[in-house]
Amino acid sequence: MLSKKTKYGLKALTYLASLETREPVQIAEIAKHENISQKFLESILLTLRRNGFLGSKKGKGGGYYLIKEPEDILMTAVMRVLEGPIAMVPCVSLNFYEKCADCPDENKCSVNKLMLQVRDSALEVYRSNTLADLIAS
Amino acid sequence: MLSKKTKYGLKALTYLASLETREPVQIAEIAKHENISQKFLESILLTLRRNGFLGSKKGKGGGYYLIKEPEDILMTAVMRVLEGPIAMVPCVSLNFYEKCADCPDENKCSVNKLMLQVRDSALEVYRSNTLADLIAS
DNA sequence: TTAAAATCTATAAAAACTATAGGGTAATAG
DNA sequence: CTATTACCCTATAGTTTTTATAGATTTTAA
Repeated sequence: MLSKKTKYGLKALTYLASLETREPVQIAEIAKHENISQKFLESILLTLRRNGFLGSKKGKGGGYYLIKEPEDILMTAVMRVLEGPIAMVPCVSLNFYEKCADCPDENKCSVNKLMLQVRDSALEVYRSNTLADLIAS
Repeated sequence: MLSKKTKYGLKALTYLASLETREPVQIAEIAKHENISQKFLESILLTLRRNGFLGSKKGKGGGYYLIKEPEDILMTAVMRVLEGPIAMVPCVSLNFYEKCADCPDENKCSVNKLMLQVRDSALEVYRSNTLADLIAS
């Protein structure tokens, strides 16, 4: 299951990208427009800022804004930041690899074999979608 | 993340499929061979039986055994029983569809658009893999 | 027929994760 | 200086996952 964190984060990014302007947009406005719990969204936007997707401005007239062009924001990057590993199992993860404690040999593991394919196919999708691709009605 | 339930279930099925015989195999043997908590495995095997993948025999000489040929067991079916929906979001699920409460229009939803592609690519993988495909070393 | 070997059932507890809320701090514009 | 708004920390309720406990039931073999 996709976490709401990821879902909300994607929606927020899409909303910001859909706007003409790149002026700061208040959390409250995003939350209201996308039906998101404002406090929760707050923490999501923060991690998006910390990971180089958004800029922010404090005080009156402050808010969040896209720091890159939508065409340059790949879903692989967004997903890794919001949802974590793309692989469903650590032993097939590119960026978060970890050996399974119980599995003596990955090359003979059926789970490994299947999840490797799933990872590759998901990666293919995420790699071929930018934020811009998700906006077009 | 793939749940351990699914992981263990897959390993158990693979182990049974890898054996020459289709005689009953005790839970204890499967658990030991695959490094799985026996009691947990017990409940997993039970749901696999209830869903038509395994047969069982009680009493001395009892155990679990494959009820179909490995070539006839599709990963789509296994995953749906063990892991649940293949889609990461209910609004793109074929078998477990549900409308998002917050989303006014699915056709304009960026999450929907992305997750639809992810579902399709995962489905493609699961459809083209049978239990037999996961055994071959 | 009895005892042993298994599966079956139910429950619950521990752990981990998810989603949300509250309240205070810091920066900024006017 | 004051209002506004992002930032940051903490807590908590709820859910899901995983494992453990305890026993009931069925089957087989001797």
